[in-house]
Amino acid sequence: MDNVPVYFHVDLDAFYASVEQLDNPEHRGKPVMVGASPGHRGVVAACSYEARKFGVRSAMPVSEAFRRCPDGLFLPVRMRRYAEVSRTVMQILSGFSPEIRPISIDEASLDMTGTLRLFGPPSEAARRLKETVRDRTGLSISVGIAPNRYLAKMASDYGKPDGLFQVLPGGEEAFIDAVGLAGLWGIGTKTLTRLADLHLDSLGRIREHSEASLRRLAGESTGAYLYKAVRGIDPGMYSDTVKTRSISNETTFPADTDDDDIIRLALLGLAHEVMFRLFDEGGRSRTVAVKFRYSDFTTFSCRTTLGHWVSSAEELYRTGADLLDAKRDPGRPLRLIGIGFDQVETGTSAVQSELFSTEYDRKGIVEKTVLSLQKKNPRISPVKASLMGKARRGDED
DNA sequence: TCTGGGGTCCTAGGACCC
DNA sequence: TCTGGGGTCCTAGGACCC
Repeated sequence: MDNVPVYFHVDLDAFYASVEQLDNPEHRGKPVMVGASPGHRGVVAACSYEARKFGVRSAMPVSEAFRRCPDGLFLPVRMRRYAEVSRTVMQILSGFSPEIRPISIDEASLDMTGTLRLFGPPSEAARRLKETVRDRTGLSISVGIAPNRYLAKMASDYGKPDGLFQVLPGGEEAFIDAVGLAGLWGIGTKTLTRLADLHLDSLGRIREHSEASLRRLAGESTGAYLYKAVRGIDPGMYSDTVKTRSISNETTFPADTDDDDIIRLALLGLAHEVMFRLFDEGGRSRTVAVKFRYSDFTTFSCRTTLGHWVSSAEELYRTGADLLDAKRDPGRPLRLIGIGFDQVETGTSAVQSELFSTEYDRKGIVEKTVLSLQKKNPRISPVKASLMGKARRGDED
């Protein structure tokens, strides 16, 4: 009995907006939207339930949100603060299960199997969990309980905000029926359209097919995924092993631009941010990727794998700039530019093998020093100064 | 007032080797 | 001269999620 698998999925309600209301009591009970400010390019990252009454949703363009809710509060994203609150919540969650997997800043999956004697039946444990989080942080969470992570995730969406929903063993398929095909995690609009073209437009139709048949029709991966998902079997949504890692930063220009200086300056700044993140995590990578987007939203990316680890922001920038030059249409204005690493390796013993110390290696050492200075005093920003000089010099070095 | 930013995973095709 | 697979590494692009 105690070995029946039980998973919790915990989701913080309207997280960024809730933190803003928590920190600023005068914002409570009001429509709060966190994201870009009106008049700027961007979307709503999160909005309070008061804002949702006006039809505002997350990922909605801020311009649209402003049209729907002109008297609402539009607040900037304070990521550092949300990360701090998130850590506190994750701490609380780990008091309820030794096996907690943070999924994102505002979600976690908990294996609660075998905790009956400790916390009582799952629904009782979930109530205590909600209470504890509310008492200690002032935030409300939604909890989904189910025999696997996949169902628990969808159950946490059921009855939001402040939700608590349990899928009992044996009730898996009935729950999937209640969620509906379009509500399944991992099935987006494109896939729905594709499935409709294949006459797989309902849960019932999909259940009529064998797994082999679905693999043939919808492709190996999607077919296997569907076969399990429609039966309430976990299709492996949170794989235990992450195969590759990426680190990237990108930015959308305030206005589209074909100005090489502006584009290069942006790329250089992003390269520094990315490289510092890599240093900070103690990772390494040989694969540099750039991404760019034109005014019409068409997006391109290209990457290259070097024969050695990238050792400095300078080298990252230079490699990315070459990729960009080779691919981009010069006079065509860009909307977005991004740069990053793919195939990042972490947790490897600092194999910096400085056998062939290059100019880039030496610059990397300087950059690491700057990073450690910045970490001690976040207010100093020597990078900016170096960027300005760089921008004026342009291409000459 | 169109459409952020940071990710993961999958597919498909080419190069190259055995 | 003509030929089959399997495996691995790499790149570009797309779907999806928070």
